[in-house]
Amino acid sequence: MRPTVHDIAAAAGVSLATVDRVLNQRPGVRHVTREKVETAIRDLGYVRDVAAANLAKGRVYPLTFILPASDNSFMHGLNAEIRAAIARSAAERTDIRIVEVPAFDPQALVRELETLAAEKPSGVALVATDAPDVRAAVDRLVHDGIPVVTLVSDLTGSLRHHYAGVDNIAAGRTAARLLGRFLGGARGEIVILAGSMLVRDHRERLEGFASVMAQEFPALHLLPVLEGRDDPEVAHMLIADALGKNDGIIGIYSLGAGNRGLIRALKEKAADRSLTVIAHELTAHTRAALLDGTIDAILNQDAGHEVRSAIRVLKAKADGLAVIDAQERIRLDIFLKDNLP
Amino acid sequence: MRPTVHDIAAAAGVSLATVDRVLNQRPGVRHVTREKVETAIRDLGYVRDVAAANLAKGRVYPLTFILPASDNSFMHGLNAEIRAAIARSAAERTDIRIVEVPAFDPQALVRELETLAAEKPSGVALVATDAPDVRAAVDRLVHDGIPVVTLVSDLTGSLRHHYAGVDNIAAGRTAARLLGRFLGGARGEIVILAGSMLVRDHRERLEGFASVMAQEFPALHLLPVLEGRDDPEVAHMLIADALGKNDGIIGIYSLGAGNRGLIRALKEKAADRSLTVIAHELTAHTRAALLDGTIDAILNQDAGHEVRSAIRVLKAKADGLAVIDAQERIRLDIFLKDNLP
DNA sequence: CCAATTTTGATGTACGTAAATCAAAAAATA
DNA sequence: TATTTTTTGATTTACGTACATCAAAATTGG
Repeated sequence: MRPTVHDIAAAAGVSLATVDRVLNQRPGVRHVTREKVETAIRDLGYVRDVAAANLAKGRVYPLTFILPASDNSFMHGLNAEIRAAIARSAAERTDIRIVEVPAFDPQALVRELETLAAEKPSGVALVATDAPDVRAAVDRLVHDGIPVVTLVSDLTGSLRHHYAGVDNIAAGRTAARLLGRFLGGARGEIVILAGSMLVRDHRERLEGFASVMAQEFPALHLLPVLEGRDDPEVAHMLIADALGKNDGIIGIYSLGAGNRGLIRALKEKAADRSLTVIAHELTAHTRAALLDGTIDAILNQDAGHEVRSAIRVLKAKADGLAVIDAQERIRLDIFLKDNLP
Repeated sequence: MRPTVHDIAAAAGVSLATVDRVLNQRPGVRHVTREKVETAIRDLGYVRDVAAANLAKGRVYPLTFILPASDNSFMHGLNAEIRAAIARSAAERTDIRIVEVPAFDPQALVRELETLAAEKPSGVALVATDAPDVRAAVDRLVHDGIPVVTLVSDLTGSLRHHYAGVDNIAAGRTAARLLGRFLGGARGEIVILAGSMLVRDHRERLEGFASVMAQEFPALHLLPVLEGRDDPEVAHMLIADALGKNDGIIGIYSLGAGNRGLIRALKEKAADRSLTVIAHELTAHTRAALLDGTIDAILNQDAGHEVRSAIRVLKAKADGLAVIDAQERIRLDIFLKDNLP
């Protein structure tokens, strides 16, 4: 049987009340007594029964998710996963709130983070826009003792406790190798379609992609990056235009959202050409395109995993507990038409 | 606030004791009264607080994992993950036991399952050997009300509650497409190295592989399957031999364990040749081979995820609770040298 | 209608922890 | 030493559920 507070009290030769004072850092314990108790805790290997403690405290974990108000499939999916987590709130003792802020707007995000600092939730998860002010606001939250995890897009250099998202440099590198190998030594031009170079995840994917391309596939020439702002209409226009005026194009890497437009352009302009296409994010549209051969591979991050992971980590940090690192690592999923879920 | 037993008692107009009798299916409740209570439960949307219930019951979940006594990296890894779960037992209220049975021996497995039926654990996870007797023994356990999940290798047609492993047909298909695309239209012969055609997961991988190859890559010719019994020595011998006497070989698919031997053979016999190689299971050996270019892609199943998933599912089934399907889906990981964890 | 039986209620204890109160003991200060 | 202050102990209630016991009520059988 694992030891209880009673066992510690007995072992340390103090009363239950004193053990409680030590465990919950309440005042009124002499230094020597506190040490006796802490020694007993260590000797017996006591770990607080979190379930019992939460029961006694009637504890709930108020968590806030801050998302950009973007109208694309990926963000919709992320939203849905958070709502699914909200549906599980009772069993998980969470009280989750979703806050939407304008996309690509650091100041709006900072304002929201400052509001949050006053509310003192048990934890905050945010899709970070990469800006110094945001970093500072996050650091302030952390200094106030509020656990923070970044979601989907990281904020390196900040004090955030954890990042629940994929390694985007690795994602870009993987895309490059897949594309390069699939093209099997052919010579030609590659179109890169991004959302915006203002968001870190897109910059990192591009960086990884370009680096492997340069090193390992010199026969493939990268055209200047197209920025589609994660918007299907813009993406359609850009891709249709590029395919129209350059028939040296043999591959496309779409590293952002808005693939609906890309797919439409491909069907219109390249039904006859044998393009190799790699895109990010598995949605109803990209899935269909993968199955019909319009897209050759999809790189994906599992939004459900990211949300569940963020919640687990925030709860653990709030309680000062350890997490299982391997469980919280968000993998880069690679889907071909054969291994779709 | 979520409703408690007290709320149900009040709503149904009965005493707490009666609610308890209904909830824990104790005798001595008239049919009409039972219905009143059940209606109140439904109306209020009551769900039992599992944490509080477990606390009151002092419940632990005795779980048994049955593994084949195979000496390969994958099984060692699986073992290690279970031991890691054992280390978390206190917090998770589990009491996990590992039982090893001789590999490829259905009768030994059946005997173990029969022993287990008497012990009445809260749940059983097993790496299934595919045989009618095993199926029958599993079905008996399930009939006795013991939750059963298959691990790594499934037992279709049995009554097992869940399968914690990858879709091996999809894995084989994926391997075929990767190999086919990487070879980019070249013509040549493909070596398939399996462990044994007696285990279902290997048969399924082969089936998926052969089917995509036949359909989509007719220029590639599959040589007769080599059975290495998941043994590095045997694998080495078989591959060295094949490469020695057939220089039409341009690709290898290793769908079982024992890749240490495969890698050694490749370094000895094919350092100069440009073979494309796809293997299963990420281990220290295959990882190194992927990084140095000996292997081109590794398909992997995350043993840690499988073990944690099996435990979650067994606990949920023991309590009659729902699981989050997406969370329990074991994905096929595809690793190139760029996205290694 | 009475007795036997079944059903229901009332109540208490337990699980491991949190949190509060009040009294007692010990230490620090005057 | 007397007094104040700090530290410690003892005890109680609570969280939501499980489980047991005994008494009271309702139902059933004869």
